[in-house]
Amino acid sequence: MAGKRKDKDNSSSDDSSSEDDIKKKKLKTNTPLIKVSVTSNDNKNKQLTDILTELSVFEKNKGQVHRFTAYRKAVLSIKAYPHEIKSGLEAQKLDGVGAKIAKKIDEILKTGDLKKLKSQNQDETLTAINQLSRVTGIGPQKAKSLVEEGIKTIDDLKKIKNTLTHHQQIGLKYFSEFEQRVPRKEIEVFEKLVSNSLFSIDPNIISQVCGSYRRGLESSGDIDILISHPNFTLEMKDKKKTFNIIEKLVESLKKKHILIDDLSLGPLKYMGVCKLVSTEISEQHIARRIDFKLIPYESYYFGLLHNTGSDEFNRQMRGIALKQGFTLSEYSINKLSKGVKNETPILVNSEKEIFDIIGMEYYPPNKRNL
DNA sequence: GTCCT
DNA sequence: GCGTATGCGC
DNA sequence: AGGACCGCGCATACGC
Repeated sequence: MAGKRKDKDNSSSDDSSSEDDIKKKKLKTNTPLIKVSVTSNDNKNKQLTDILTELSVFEKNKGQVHRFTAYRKAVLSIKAYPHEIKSGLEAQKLDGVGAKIAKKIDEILKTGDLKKLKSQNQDETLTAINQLSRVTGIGPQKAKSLVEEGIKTIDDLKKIKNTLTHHQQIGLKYFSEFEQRVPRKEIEVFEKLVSNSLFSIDPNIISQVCGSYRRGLESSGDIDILISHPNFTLEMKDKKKTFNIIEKLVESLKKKHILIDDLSLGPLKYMGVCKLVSTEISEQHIARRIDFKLIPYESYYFGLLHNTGSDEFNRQMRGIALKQGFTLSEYSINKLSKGVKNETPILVNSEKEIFDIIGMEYYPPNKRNL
């Protein structure tokens, strides 16, 4: 019930002791890639992380994205911390936990609750905004203006459906379905259907389901598929209109009744809605969110790496790249000479080569669940 | 809100 | 009508 | 004290 998407799992990290020098040696989320594979030790501080997560949602819907990510970072750190937190001071040693959150933690530990959260929960405007923002296509701005017009619930939205954008209408139509996670088994079926369509369009097309599915998790928030072709290169990108793989794919899948609605459709990115056709009366499927991205061939493995995540893994890997004198992005890796990035692109033919370049041990996707 | 400079 | 800004999602 | 915190594709709103 947190945000609209994203899946997260836990990991663990080191710990140090001394209570005083909080300032200097935080538990750097830089080091943990050394021992990363622990995938789910149970969170001993669920009460804390639940409350902080609620606060993060309020911040996001107030339009404070950076505060949102700050809270989220703190939550990740705490989830990775293998002990029961007994004081704010103890928590403040974790990366992303500063004085303000430490203070909140003390209050939670002492009273079992947080006044700030309580008052926000009693604020009708804020809770209404949170509610409306659960519809995809409705963000903080739209939610705010709706509430100002007196639209406060999902039911209210249905009454004024015609004034919503197409994206928002689809979000409303599948409101509850989009909050359900997609079982791995189901994604496997979509994967086959999509590959078949792609192969019949052009056998040289390559594709891969990314996200938490690729990391091996048993369920995902949505389905995220990367597509490329040896002839679709960076210099071709300008002529992208003529390279209409996505258009053809969407057309093909609609013919098979796999795609049932669109959110957006361009030459490089598609966002839409898919559903398995139920052949047996026994099994009824529900609508799922699916995205396709067409990536230039030279960028394919960078795109794969980036879109496989997790977000936290990416953050840490980019950090390591930086230490080795490279900037790593979704599209490329570049050597930086005296702080400036050298524009000559480095070509790779696998994800592993990217790890090699920055002198990092290879992490297969299922070890990237940070 | 937290970290870095 | 057309170029640009903004909201949104990821 | 003050800025960075990813930035880009698509749909729509806005301004001329």
